[in-house]
Order: sequence, then structure tokens, then C-alpha cells
Amino acid sequence: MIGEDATARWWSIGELARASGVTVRTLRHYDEIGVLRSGERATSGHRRYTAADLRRLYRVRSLRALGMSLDEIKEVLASSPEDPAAMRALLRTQLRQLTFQAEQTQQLIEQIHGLLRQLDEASMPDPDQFMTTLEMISMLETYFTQEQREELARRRGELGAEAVEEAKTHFVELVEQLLRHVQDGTPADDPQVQELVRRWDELATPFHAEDARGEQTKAAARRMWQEHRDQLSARLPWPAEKMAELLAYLERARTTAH
Amino acid sequence: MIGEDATARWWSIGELARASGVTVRTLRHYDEIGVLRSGERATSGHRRYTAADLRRLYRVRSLRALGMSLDEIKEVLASSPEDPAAMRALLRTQLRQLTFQAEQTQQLIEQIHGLLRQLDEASMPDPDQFMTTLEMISMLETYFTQEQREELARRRGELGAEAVEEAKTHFVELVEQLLRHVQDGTPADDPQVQELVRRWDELATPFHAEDARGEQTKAAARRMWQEHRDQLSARLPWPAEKMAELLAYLERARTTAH
DNA sequence: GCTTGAACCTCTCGTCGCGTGAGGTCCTAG
DNA sequence: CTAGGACCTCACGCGACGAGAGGTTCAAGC
Repeated sequence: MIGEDATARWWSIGELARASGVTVRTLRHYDEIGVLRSGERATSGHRRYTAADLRRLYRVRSLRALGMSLDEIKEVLASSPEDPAAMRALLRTQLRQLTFQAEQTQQLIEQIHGLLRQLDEASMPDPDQFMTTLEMISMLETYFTQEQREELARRRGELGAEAVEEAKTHFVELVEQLLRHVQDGTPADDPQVQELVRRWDELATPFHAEDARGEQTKAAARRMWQEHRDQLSARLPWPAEKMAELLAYLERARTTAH
Repeated sequence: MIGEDATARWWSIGELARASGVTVRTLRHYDEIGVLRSGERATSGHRRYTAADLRRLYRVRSLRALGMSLDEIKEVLASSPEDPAAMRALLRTQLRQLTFQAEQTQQLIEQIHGLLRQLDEASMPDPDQFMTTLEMISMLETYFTQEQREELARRRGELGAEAVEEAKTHFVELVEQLLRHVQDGTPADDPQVQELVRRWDELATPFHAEDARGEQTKAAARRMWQEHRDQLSARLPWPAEKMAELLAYLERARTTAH
């Protein structure tokens, strides 16, 4: 027999689980963290759930199904019994997060489509080149955030094509000089190298607003990379490994600057 | 000084971290699980990373950025140096997952939009009614999977409107009789109740293909709920709490059937 | 050679929402 | 009275690290 009579004025944890489609473990977890406390216990220590608990459980599950955390749910269900303002705020927050997530996912989908195209193209006999593409993705992501990419794309438009072309030319010159120094083993704190680094960092300055938040050299490197993103994507004239070494060399040159 | 000379034939863990934009902790984690082993150690025990390690790290980060697990990455990078087939397979799998995820997210977004509309409508002075909607969402999700919802929507079209209307009428009658029993405290194993439950379970049978995979009563209950989904969404003539009790009562009636 | 502070090492616990036992108690039908 | 099913409380596990404790090593200045 169940409850006090056949109509059940209360539910045991197993009954509630079956009736609501969650597991017993889940209910115990909710009890533990306070999302759904079982009102009272039987003398034996067994949990007893009331009709009010059942309704609360349904609410919890609905909000979870909408992707909210148990902490958020606990809070909104704790706020003055049924506060529409708090609920609205939570829903809006969740909507923003989901929208953002949807955009991110969409970008990933497109990126993977691109990679699959590249893999399927007959013009790609060299698997190493595909790996190089993979490495480039990470390099670019390391040096720019999403917003930076977008803002820089705008600024680029404002400045006009000539300035960009000029910067590109300088960039290629710089990289080749620096690569020579790397190959020759020039110490990173060599004045000539330092000068090259300074020019590297300055090169893209007009392409970016001044944020003056320290870290300027790092930011400058990001800008530099950004400006030549297309070139990079279209495969660099230098192998990825060389560029990687160059990046490390640059990093070192900046930190050893007197 | 760093490495063996200024050009660095190898990187320390901190240098690699700065050059690649990951944390030191992450590199140690990759070492631990074997995604990126540091080739050798200095006599002091400090890790030494080579240019090959750096390239591998870029690949790992790129694949992670595409949402793959470290286990998957480990495997695809372990497969014969650069196997395009394995990579293609992984990319396709990932693409499927992301596509699925994007669909789910989109549905959630629409649901939240619906809820916000309901909250904003002036015709909703009663916050409790909103909570009832929340409870209904969970009830429906408990009893139907996505595919079930879709298949049943199709079958419903095939059978025609009259059959559906007749089922609805029966459904309402059944619910009211059962609610009376609940209120009167009739034991769940009472023959009359059992008969009502049998009719409940049978009512929607023609609306669904026979899957004959045991659990038929549960499946039948799902069907029943589905057929009246619209009514439910448009608010039931009975309070949610009553329906919840009724569900538990039904569950009990089925398990106590001789 | 000594000191100092930064960088490195290992080990361990915390995150989030539960799943999955282990080992013991309680309830109910026969 | 006994069996077995339902309940109880720990406590570890997952994935990809973050954070900190507590100890060793490195590189530079004296």
C-alpha cells in the first residue's frame, strides 16, 4: 500500500520519480542542494512528497529543459512566490545566452563545412597542407577575439585599400628580415631585432582604436595578424612551423627588451 | 636565458603557454592524458617542448575550438600520421552533432519566446497561470519524445478530424470519472477504476503504430496525452494539480492491476 | 658562493548534474 | 518470520581544466 490511503495524500520518492519521469537519484540530488526539499520525513527517515512538491518538481524540470542551471532555478522559485519580473529577467537572460550559443554553433558548422570542402577537393594531394590549415585556425584564434575581428574589419574599410596594401608590403618585408634573424641565431635582445619588433608593433596601430590598457604590444601583435588574416588563410608563403618559431621569438624579444 | 641559445631549440612549458595562448595548467593536463606529451624532460624534471610539439599543440587547439573532445583529438592525431579518411570521419561526426545541437537550441529559443509573450500579454493577470504553463511543459515532455510528437501529428492528419473529435469527447468523460474516483478515495485496484484505465489506454490505440515492445500501457498513456496536446496547451478545464494527482493515480492503478 | 624571486614540479580538491555502486535499514506481502 | 524490494547515507566517477598548497630548480645580482 502507498501513502495513507489509495488516493495518496503524499508520494514516496520512488512514486514521485515514476510519476514525473525523473530518477530517484535526481530527486535526492535536488533535496541535497535545496532545489526541491521533501517537506517532512517519515519516522523511518523515508522522504515524503506532497502535491505542492510535485508541482514544484514540474516547474524545476521545465526550467531545466530550457537550459537553466539548478542554482538559477532555485533562486527564481525562491523569489516571492511567483514573481513575474524575476521570471521575465531569467527568461531574457537565458534567451540571450541561447542566442549567443546558436551563433557560435552556426560559425563552427560553417568552419567545418569549409574544412570538409578543402579535404574533398582534388587539388589537395598533400595531407600536410590540411594540417597547416588546422594550425592556422588556432594561431588566428589565439591572437584575436571575435569582436576584435569584427571591429578591425570595419576600420579596415574606413582606411581604404591603399593603406592596407602598404601595410601588407611592410609586413612581408618584416617577416622575411625577422626570419633571417631567427635562422642566424641573432639574440632576441639585439638592437636590430628590437627595432624590427617595434616596427611590427607599430605597423597596424592606425588600424585600431587606442585602448591604453597596458598589454599594448600584445594587442599590437593581434592587430598585425588581423590585418593579414586573408593572406594567412590563403596560405602563407612561409611554412607554419617557421611562423610559430617567429611568434615565440617575438614574444621573447618583447620580454627581454631593456 | 631560454633554451640553448637565443633562437630556442626548445620551449619551456611557460614559454609554450605564452606563445600559444593556453595556460600552463592546460599543457600539464594534455601531458597527463597523453594528448600532448612533452618529448623529454630536463634532468631537473622540467618539461621541454620541441617545434613538433608546438605544431601538434596548434592542431589540438583547433580541433578543440571545433568542439571535439580531447579523446577524439588524441585518436585522430594518433592515426597514421595524417590520415585524411579518419579526419573526414571525425569532421562529419562533429558536423552532425553540431547540427543537432543547433536544432535543439533553436527550439528552446522559440519556446522561450512563447513564454515571454505569454508573460507580457496584458491578458495574464494571474501569475499562477503562468506557472501552470510551466508545469504543463514538463508533463508533456515527460510523456512524449520529440519523434513521438511528430509521428503522432502525422497520423492524426491521416485519420481525419471526426475520429479525433470523438476521442476528445471520450477523453474528457474519462478524466471526469477518474477525478471523481480520486476525490472519493476509491482504491486504485477497484474493478471500475481498472476498467476506466483500460479504456484510457485503448482510446488512442488507433492513433499509433503497434511497436509491441512491452511497456504498452505507458506508451498508450503517452499517446493519449499527445492527442490532447493542443487542449492542454490551451489550458485544461482541470487544475494542473488535479491532473498531476490523476497521473500518479493512473500509474498506481496500472501497477496494482492483478 | 649566496640569496632571492620567478618559474617549475607534484598532488589534491572544486566545478555541474547527476550515474553508479557499496553497505546497511525499513516495509510489506506471503 | 522471512524474503526481496524500496529506501537510506556515503562516496567515487565523468570532462576539461582552475586554483592553491607545499616543495624544488633556475637565473641573475651581490
